[in-house]
Amino acid sequence: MSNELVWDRPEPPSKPSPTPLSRELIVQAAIRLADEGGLDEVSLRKVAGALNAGPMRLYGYIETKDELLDLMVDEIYGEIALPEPGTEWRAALTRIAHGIRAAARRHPWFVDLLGGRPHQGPNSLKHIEASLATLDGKPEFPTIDHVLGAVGAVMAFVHGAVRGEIAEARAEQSSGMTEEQWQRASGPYIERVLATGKFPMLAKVVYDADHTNVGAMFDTGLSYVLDGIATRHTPGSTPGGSASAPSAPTTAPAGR
Amino acid sequence: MSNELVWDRPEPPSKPSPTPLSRELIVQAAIRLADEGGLDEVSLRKVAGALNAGPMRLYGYIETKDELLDLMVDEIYGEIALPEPGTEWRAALTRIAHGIRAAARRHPWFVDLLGGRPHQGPNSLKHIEASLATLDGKPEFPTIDHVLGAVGAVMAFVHGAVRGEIAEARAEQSSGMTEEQWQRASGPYIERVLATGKFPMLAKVVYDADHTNVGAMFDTGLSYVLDGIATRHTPGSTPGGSASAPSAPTTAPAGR
DNA sequence: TATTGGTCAATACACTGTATCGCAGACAGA
DNA sequence: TCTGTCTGCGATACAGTGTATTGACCAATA
Repeated sequence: MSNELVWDRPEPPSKPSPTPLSRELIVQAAIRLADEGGLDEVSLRKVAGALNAGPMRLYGYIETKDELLDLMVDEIYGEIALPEPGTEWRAALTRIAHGIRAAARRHPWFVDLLGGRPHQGPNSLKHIEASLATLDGKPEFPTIDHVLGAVGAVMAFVHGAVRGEIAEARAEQSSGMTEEQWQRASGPYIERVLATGKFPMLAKVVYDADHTNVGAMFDTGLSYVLDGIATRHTPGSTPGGSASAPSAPTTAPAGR
Repeated sequence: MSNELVWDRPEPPSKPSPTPLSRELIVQAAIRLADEGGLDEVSLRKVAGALNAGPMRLYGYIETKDELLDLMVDEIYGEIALPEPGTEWRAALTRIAHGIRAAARRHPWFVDLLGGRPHQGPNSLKHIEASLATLDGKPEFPTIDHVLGAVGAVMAFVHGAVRGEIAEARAEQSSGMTEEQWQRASGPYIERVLATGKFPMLAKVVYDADHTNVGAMFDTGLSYVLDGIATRHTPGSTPGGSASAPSAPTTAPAGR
């Protein structure tokens, strides 16, 4: 509503106060709390408490709690290494994807905020810029729309995959020991459901599938996306089965 | 912690109470509130109020608020039409993807819950089962791991894409009129940032890219994923550039 | 020296999810 | 019909949340 973002406002000068404070310190304290106990542990009172300050003190540096969350997200984006310019595009996008995944594993709360609202902090912008620059100038991606479509697809996959992976890991370890299958984790309910025989595919997944290397699944999915982009934009290749142009896209109604 | 899920427990018999209540009624009231005002509007007090009941009344049908959210998610999964068995797999997956997207547009709060925790309700399970069955028996997907990899990739993309799309739409309309570009929406901040010239790709995206049809972007991304799956599993095709097997996957450390 | 302006802690408010408690009414047995 | 017990529900209560307001202090300015 107020069109001013956090990054618009200067920090207040650090007066000689009981403990000198800064946006950076606040964000770091918040991140530490979130790393230890999840996003629930990030309350303004607790963050302030970790800095030996009253809750209201933070409002000198932050206008709302959501701003703090935005700052946290941006800080994490800053941690993600970007590929050097000139890297081949598949390798570059792969590197970025792995960077996001690694960051999410270090800071599981990251996925709760990822994609929840647009990220407009400086590090986020740098990140997006670098991702887009990855495809700039390549003959396979003549227009900005081609670039955006490809990068957008990769990012959508990465966000979804990482979110799902973290969610599953969290659910597993929240329900007791880290069993190697979520059947054990979610208790007899799933077993009973599977015993009805109405979910043969799910049963196969639970009992027969290989649950050991989630990382490999991530890489497989990423390869799918990258392959799809490559074959689509490699001149002379007409890939895909019958439904290359999806039938009856749900786009027409309520388009916006 | 308590290994009993909602779907484990029977509903209490509907006694002749002030207003007869049921899990179904509660969930529907909650969904109505969420549709109108977002997830913030779903508090136990408000849901109960919408049913002319005290907040504590709900605890006869629900053990915790998270359970209510799970029930809401499962209800939406129930709304999503599934392809008839026998549909060609690309068409089937496309149909499911569009179904999820359409549901998310009807119920924007759906994306806030999507993938946040494993969905184990009956409708969710039916949904996953059907998605997996889509690829069952096809020679291109000999093992359950092939099936799971492909379906997982599609779902990851769909979740990420839909989430991003809804988030952007929400951000746009929350900051005043629905401008056609988010530059206007997020105010002068972005313009000033772009004016620095340090983000040429972003500037191109904002000023030159086609922001009118998000549906087309979704379909494009989806095609990428499907194409990737198809070419990967079409015997005799060795697609992709140099980084077909991603280098130095970040999987090795902290594997779990 | 008097005044002003800004920083910060304390208080307060509306709201959240949920534990506890006591009541009212339904039903079982005598 | 009377009496117990049992159950479902409302009221109350509690700890916690984000944030608006207030008032005190303290530095710099007039």
